[in-house]
Amino acid sequence: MKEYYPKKGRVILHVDMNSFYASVECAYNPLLKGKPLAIAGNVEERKGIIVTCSYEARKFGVKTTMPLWEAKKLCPRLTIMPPNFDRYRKASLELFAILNEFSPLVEPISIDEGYVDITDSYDLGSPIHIAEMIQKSVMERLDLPCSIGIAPNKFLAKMASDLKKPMGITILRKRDIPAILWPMEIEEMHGIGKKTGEKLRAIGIITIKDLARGDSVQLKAVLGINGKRLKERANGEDKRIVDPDAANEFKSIGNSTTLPKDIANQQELCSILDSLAFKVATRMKVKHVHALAIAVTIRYQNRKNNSKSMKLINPIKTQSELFEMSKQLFLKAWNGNAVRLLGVTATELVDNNIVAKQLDLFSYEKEAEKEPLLKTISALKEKYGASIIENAGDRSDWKGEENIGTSTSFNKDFLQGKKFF
DNA sequence: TCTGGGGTCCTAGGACCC
DNA sequence: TCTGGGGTCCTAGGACCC
Repeated sequence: MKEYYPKKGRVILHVDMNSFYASVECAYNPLLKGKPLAIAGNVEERKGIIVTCSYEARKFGVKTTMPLWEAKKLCPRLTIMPPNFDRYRKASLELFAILNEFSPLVEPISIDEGYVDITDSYDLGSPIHIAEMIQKSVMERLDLPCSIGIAPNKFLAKMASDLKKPMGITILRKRDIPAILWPMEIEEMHGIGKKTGEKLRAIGIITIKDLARGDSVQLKAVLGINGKRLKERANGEDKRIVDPDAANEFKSIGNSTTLPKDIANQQELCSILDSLAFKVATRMKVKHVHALAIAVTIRYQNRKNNSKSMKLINPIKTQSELFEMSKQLFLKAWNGNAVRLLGVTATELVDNNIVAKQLDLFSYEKEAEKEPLLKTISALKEKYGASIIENAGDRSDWKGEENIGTSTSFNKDFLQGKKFF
């Protein structure tokens, strides 16, 4: 077993739940098992698209994002259920708890997939044995199917888990790349969608092998930095680590809604903004964050998104603050036409603790108006540690009000909550 | 019949600074 | 007369993923 683990290499699993929402519903109500089942939004409110569907439904050609009427046409006996997110969140938490039994290095990627670095879990058995135990545990304890990819890095593990569904376990070693990965068409590669696929085809790159052998200069010209990265991936290179903390470092919280019908009335639109602000504020409260920037998204009848965003001088968190700011942005961005979708997103999120300390800094700066600045700075350093202040020496020209309350005086790591909390 | 909602990351142009 | 060369920050929008 030992020789399975070259000292330098890692062993990464990608665990991918099979048609997750539909499977959770089947686990909850076993009478649904074996039937073509789809989870979809409300067709009366124009939200009738397929979110997920069971494998039985897929046999009829039903696919994710397909409009409901089209799915019904393909499969008249399709059972349709609205999404039940609380149920899915609960199942997700249980899934990741199981994964954590096999390694502390678990990185959730979304509600239904994640990476597990099992390099140091060799006392539990071989990688394939561990994958089998995970698959079995998830099935026995949650009644949910999953597919698992085993590989030396994240990209290959992700590609591997896609190769056998449902309930597959697939090993993808570096040496398997030419035989397994390279014959595939580029659109099947994770990270390549419709647009990138078209651009690559336009320069004669059809398969993953073509990409792996592609001309770096040409790829850079067509795709920018992404071209370099995709070529590396096509060659099986990916240095990203499995980071258990990544899921906690969220960068934005937003809510959007497609309106039941297009609306051009300003008051109605503002009241929808207010309800979106409420949703965002509620989620921000749970996550203990303030926002230092905000964005509003408007989609018109042509389905093109328009957005307007701004940085804020003071961090905000309440529904009324979010509403006021998003209303301002909306009124600047809105062209008066009927609106199909509205969205409010809070970005540049800052932990509440840090906001409290910024307010503290504010009071110190007030002191600085009376006392020599360097004395104030040294008092701050004593309180929070030297590294929270950047360029303190350059700040001797501070004159008070203008810079007070801005975040630029803080170390970036401090702002992101690293090292200090 | 007509295409959701939650995100992340990247790019490009303009403002501004030295 | 005919205008540098960095660099960073901000904003808008696009591509992609689940």
